[in-house]
Amino acid sequence: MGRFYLTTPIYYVNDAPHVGHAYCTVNADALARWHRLSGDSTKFLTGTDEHGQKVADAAVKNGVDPQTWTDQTSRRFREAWDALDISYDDFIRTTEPRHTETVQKFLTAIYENGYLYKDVYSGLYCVSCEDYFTLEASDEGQCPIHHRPLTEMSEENWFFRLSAFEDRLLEYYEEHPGFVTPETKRNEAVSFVKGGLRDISITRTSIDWGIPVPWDPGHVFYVWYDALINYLTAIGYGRDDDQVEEWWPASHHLIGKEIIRFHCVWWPAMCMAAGLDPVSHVQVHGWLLVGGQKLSKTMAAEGGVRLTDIAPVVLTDEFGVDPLRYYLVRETALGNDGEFSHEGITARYNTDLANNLGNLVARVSTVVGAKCDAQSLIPGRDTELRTEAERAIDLARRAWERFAPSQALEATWGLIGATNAYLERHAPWKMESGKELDAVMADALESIRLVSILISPVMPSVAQEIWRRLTLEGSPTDSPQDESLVWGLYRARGPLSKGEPLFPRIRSDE
RNA sequence: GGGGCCGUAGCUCAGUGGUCAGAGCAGGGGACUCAUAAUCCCUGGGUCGUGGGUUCGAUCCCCACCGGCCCUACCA
Repeated sequence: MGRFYLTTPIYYVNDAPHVGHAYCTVNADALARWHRLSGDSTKFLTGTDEHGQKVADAAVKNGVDPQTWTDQTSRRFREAWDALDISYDDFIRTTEPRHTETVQKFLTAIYENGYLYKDVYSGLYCVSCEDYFTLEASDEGQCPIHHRPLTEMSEENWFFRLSAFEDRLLEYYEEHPGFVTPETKRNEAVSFVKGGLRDISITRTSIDWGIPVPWDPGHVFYVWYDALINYLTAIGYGRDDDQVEEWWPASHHLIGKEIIRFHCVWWPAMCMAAGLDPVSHVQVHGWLLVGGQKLSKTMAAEGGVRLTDIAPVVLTDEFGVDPLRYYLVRETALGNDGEFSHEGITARYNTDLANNLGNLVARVSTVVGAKCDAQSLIPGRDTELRTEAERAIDLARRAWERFAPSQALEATWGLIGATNAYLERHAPWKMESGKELDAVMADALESIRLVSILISPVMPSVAQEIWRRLTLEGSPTDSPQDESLVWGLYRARGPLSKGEPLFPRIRSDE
């Protein structure tokens, strides 16, 4: 039994929660649930990022103060996650006092270690981006994104000596080959460091919606610099050091590929500067694409897919919570991009859920209910399905351990398929009632019991419902998986009945 | 401009320096009838983006190009 500390990024409150956020959060939730099921002491953290100029502006526009504004917008994320059955242990907001305290302690440590210095930051500013570019980063003096002329501006800032960490970061990568997975993403981070690091400006004087710099009033920390530290806030850095000892650095961040730089370069350097070991593992995931394009507000503005059409709640209304969770976890391997489409989710629903899993439960329930004696339903010791089950369990366990939840599901569906095939071979519907029939069906029931445990991190409600239909007591997650994912434990507590279809087929004939 | 990723069957995606390159779905044929017209078995189909190079041999390594995309100081 180990410890498992897993985080999602904290989401920027100005966004409305959409499928992209849900993709990351649901996958993280499944991982957290698997580790709880494995008996690990688990802490699963998500939250919202609430500082910065854009938030302050949005508050003004809506006629409220920033805190009131973020209270409202942060709540949308919490509601979305509750609706998706996300089992977060902590929901952090960067406007909480505990975060201010940790950020100030952490950055003071960096300051005292000599990695911060004050300088005038002058650069080329793009009004549209609200951001600075260096001459090299610009397109011959034009904004590379908006293709508009950049204007020269300057501001006095505190700088973080990121450039001092090139060698140490490369060394860290060298010594911790599993620091960033998958490997292609690790290579990206390494080549970025090898390309040379500049110091970064980490404070602003032009805005005040942020965390004050304790040793220099009038400055607030730049949002990204404050946001990353949330991972430490939640485990009590600077407030409860024993807790930090427990959870850090053996921790995992699940992030999207666009923020590799912050998590795999800035963040470990910040930790080193503060005298703390960097997080041990960053798992990078790709994006869900719609028609080959990233899910973004820009697309909505351009008349592409409207984000509101693919808000999580729209999909849960149509498909249900667990089927959406299944799709988000199953469809693409973490680390790769994947295509998101209505046709795709419908196909997954009908084939994997309705035809394979739902129908299996239905056909077994019917035969058992009609022809079997509950008391003699005891799985065989050495039977063909046992081999299949043990193989699937082994594959699934290893997949979860390497952050490959989609493969864990793939292995599980291998067992579902094997069970359907097994039924075809034995054709229990042709058999007379008796011991032989009971033996065949007990193996099928045992297989379904194991499936319900295997799917529980992804479809907790469905797993519970299957468990109930099998007449089992409690829930599939009551025992650690190394005790429950063992062939032969099924015992019926009474007669089985068929029940309504778990996943009514979806017709798309209009 | 600089850095990086991707381009494999109709579709969505796996995959490896070397026996006939894989899965699911879709398509075709058959079986079965317990089941949500579900299930099971068999099956067709790919110049592994293009052009070079390294190699005894490359889809997988290197280079160029074409196409798609990302990062370049606050969109998972």
